[in-house]
Amino acid sequence: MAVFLSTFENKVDGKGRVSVPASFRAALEQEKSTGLILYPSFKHPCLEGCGDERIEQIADSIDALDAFSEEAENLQTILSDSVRLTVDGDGRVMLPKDLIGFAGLNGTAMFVGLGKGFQLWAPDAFKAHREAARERARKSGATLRIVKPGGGGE
Amino acid sequence: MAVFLSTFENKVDGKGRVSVPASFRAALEQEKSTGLILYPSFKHPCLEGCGDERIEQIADSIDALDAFSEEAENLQTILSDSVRLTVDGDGRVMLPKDLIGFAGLNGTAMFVGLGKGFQLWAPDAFKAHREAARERARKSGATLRIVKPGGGGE
DNA sequence: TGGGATACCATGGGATTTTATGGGCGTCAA
DNA sequence: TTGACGCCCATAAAATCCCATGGTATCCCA
Repeated sequence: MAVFLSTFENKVDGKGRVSVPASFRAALEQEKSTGLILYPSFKHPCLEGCGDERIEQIADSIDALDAFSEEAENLQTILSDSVRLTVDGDGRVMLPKDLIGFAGLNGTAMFVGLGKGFQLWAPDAFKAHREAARERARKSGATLRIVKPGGGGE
Repeated sequence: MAVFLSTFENKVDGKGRVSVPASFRAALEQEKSTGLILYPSFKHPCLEGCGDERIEQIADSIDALDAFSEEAENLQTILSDSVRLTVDGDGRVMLPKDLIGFAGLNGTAMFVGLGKGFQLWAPDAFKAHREAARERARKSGATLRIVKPGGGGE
C-alpha cells in the first residue's frame, strides 16, 4: 500500500509551483492517482493532501446520504474547498493562491508524510506545531513511565 | 467517475452567458453529457447543476416513490423546473433570465463543486452560506470519521 | 576502497497553449 | 423590425509544457 513518509522542504516559486517529493509521487502513482487533492485543514493552518481515492470515497459517502440533508451539506464543504492538482512533467504542481494564503506559504513549503495522506506547512508554523506535539508527547511519556516503572525511559 | 470539485467565480455578461469552469466541462465530458442541467434549489437561493447521468438518477429516484404522494409531487418540481443548457464552442452556457433572477445573479456567478453535482450562487449569498456550513462541519468532526471508518485523516 | 561517471531530483526561465471574457454578425421567430 | 439566440472572432491573463542547469546521491570499475 502507498505510504507517505518523511518530511521534505521544497521551494514555492513565483508562479506558485512546488516540486512534489519524488517518494510522494511514487506513492501517488502506486494508488493510480493521476493527480493529487489538497484542501484546507479544519484543525491547523496547513493543507491536507491525498490521492484521488479518498475524494471519491467522500463523494460516494455523501451521495449515499439524503441529498438535501444538513449532514450532506457539511461534508460538501470539503469538496467545494478541495482542489485537484495535476502533476506536470517535471513533478511539480501549481498551488492556487488562496491555498497558499491559507497555509501562509511564503517561498517554502514543507511536505509532511502522515501515512495515507500528507500535509503542507509553512516552515515556521510547522516547527511550532512539531514542538508542541513533541512537548505533549514528552508529558504523556512521563505519565507512562509512572504507570510502568522499569520500562526504559528517555 | 466524474467529480465536481473546487469553487470558481466567473462573470455573467449582458447576454446572460457564463463560462463553465474547464474542470467542470471535463467532468461533464467524462460522463458523456451533451450539456448540463440546471434547476432552482428548494433549500437555498441558488441553482443546482449536474450532468445527464445525475438527472437520470434523480428521475429514477422520484419514480421509485409512491406516484401520488405529496413527496413525489414536490420532487417532481425539480424535473419540471429543470432546463438543459448546451455548452457552446467557447465553453459557455446561456442562463435563462428566470434562473438568473431566482439565484440573484448580478454580473458574477460562483460554481461550487459538490461531487456528483454542483451549485451556482451569487457571491455574497454563497459566502454567507459557506461560513455557516464550515462552522457546522468543524463542529461535527465525528460525522466525518463515520464517512470513512478506518480511514484517517484529521 | 577511492574516484569518476551516471542517473535522478529540485529549480529557474522562457515559450506555447488554454481559459475566461468582450464584442460583432447573421438567423429565426414573434 | 426588433429582440433573442446561436455562432464566430479577438484579446489578455493564466496555466501548462518544454528545456537548461546545478546539486546530490548512486553505481561501477579499477
